Amino acid sequence: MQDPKEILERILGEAIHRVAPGTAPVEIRLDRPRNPEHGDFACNVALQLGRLVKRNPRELAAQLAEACAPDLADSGVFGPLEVAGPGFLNARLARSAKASIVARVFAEGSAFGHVQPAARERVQIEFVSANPTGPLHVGHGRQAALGDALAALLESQGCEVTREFYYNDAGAQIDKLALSVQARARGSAPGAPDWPADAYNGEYIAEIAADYLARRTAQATDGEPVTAAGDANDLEAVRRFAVACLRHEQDGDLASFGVKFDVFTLESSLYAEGRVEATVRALVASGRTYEKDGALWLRTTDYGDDKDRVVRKSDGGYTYFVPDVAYHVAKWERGFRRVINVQGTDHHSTVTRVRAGLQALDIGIPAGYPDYVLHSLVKVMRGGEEVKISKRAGSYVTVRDLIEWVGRDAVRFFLVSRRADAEFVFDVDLARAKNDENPVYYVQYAHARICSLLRQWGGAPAELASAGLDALAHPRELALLMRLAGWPEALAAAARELAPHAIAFWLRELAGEFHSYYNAERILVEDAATRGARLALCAAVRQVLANGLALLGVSAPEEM
RNA sequence: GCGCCCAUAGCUCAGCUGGAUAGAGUACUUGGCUACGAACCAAGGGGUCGGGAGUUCGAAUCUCUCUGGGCGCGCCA
Repeated sequence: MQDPKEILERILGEAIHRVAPGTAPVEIRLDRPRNPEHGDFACNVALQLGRLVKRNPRELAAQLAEACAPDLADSGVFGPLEVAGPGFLNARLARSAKASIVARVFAEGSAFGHVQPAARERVQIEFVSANPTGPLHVGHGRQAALGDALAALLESQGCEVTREFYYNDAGAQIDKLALSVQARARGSAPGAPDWPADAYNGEYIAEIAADYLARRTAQATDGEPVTAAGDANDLEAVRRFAVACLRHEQDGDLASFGVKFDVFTLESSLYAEGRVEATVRALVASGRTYEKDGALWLRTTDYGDDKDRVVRKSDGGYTYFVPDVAYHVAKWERGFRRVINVQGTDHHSTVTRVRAGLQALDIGIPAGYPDYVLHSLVKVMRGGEEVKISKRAGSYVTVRDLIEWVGRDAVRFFLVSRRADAEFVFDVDLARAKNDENPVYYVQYAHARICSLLRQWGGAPAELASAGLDALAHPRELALLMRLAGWPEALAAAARELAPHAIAFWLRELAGEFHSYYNAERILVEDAATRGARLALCAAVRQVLANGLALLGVSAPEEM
């Protein structure tokens, strides 16, 4: 059966054509009104059109309602349009049409809400991308939850997504890491006279140093095993071992968080493959560079940057900006026409810079490439005080801490439940002390409750698929049906806006409507027809809850 | 100083391609388990949508301005 919304859009479009011919096309938007008195769909097109043709919106709405009447009657799914307020047109869907969503949910199952376009767009999402200089902290956790959910959202819309992690393993931060481990291996410690000035002070540095001296072996998921040389004077060996250890640690954190990457790219590989050199040569060849103060500069101001950027420092080394550009050229050459980088807002200045570098190369990359989703950093409260996230001090809340305290599901749901660009406060004590306050349990509980109902009923799912649904008539039941019908739309909107938090809120609303219904009406009643219809509705709700939780990387427990 | 972002209930946050009476959670008050899971539900109080101006039939939403926060402004990454 055709989507009722599309039917209504078509009928309205044709009516506008007859009532106000020759006017500029007006977008027909059908909203789902919050107030049930306003029907199942509301349209403000008469208000928009009224302004264009300088006519009274209410009169126009009345004419449109009349013009639509025969077609709506023929459709068999809509009652006549009602004119309300300043000129809204409200439509009511027939009960049988509402109930048809249940069959669709059963038929499509875990794919309900998903889109299968003819051509699958390839999208690369880069996220987390932590330096291998320490464990993942809560900010990385937000990025992991956000990036993974974003990837799942785009997959639901038919994109072929590559999840990618970029390691900055070649810069000054790594040198600092190596020096820190070396100092520990030589028996120094923070505060000692021979301790390096801005070393990493965390206790994990000492553990790595001990493992290094003990000649242990470390291995990252996609890396070669690195066996420690045990010689504290061999800085290069210390560096390789420390990086392997920390990558291994981060891999473990990500695994326990349920996030999997398809590709790991190492900054050092961009140098090894000559991509950094090639990028510099191409920039020079573009004629957009100049020498000043012994350094090589790029005129990024030609592309909207507020100052030109150094490409090659006077000491001969490159700034981080060069491998960044080289990396994005590689993404482009790998065939990704759409790339989304998930980063903290503290990196927002790199947006203009990287794009400027890509433009300067003049190799056909569009000006808005790549896309960015910037998220604000997480403020962690504990004991009524803010915990400063400081690698230098070596003490901060890690992803692993959070998972231990409140569980993986709660951490993922919570971290993805906020708009990316809004800063938010993670209250550790609250999450830790009373974990049933977390909204994730509310949604999961709805799922578990329905599973329990189905267990007690004991019938086969196939019986529900063929159950008659005429018994569904309560306002709560009809509201639930409409809610389910809105899932594909909600999913598409969240994907379009790159806004996974919308899914978390939507799921909460669905769960809320279900809990209300459950408390108001008995499901397992004597009458077989009523029982079947209600169980079918509940089973459809369960399916959609499961689909939504899966997108967020949160489990849908059958009991809890 | 310049640039980007943010400001909505006591607290944490939705709502922002302009729409009908601004919503949740939490906290607080009150009620509901001798029927399917009380990790739940029902009811109540709680708001100058940071201030001001503008655009319009209509502004939390768009524009300008002010205030208050965050982040960035390096030949660091």
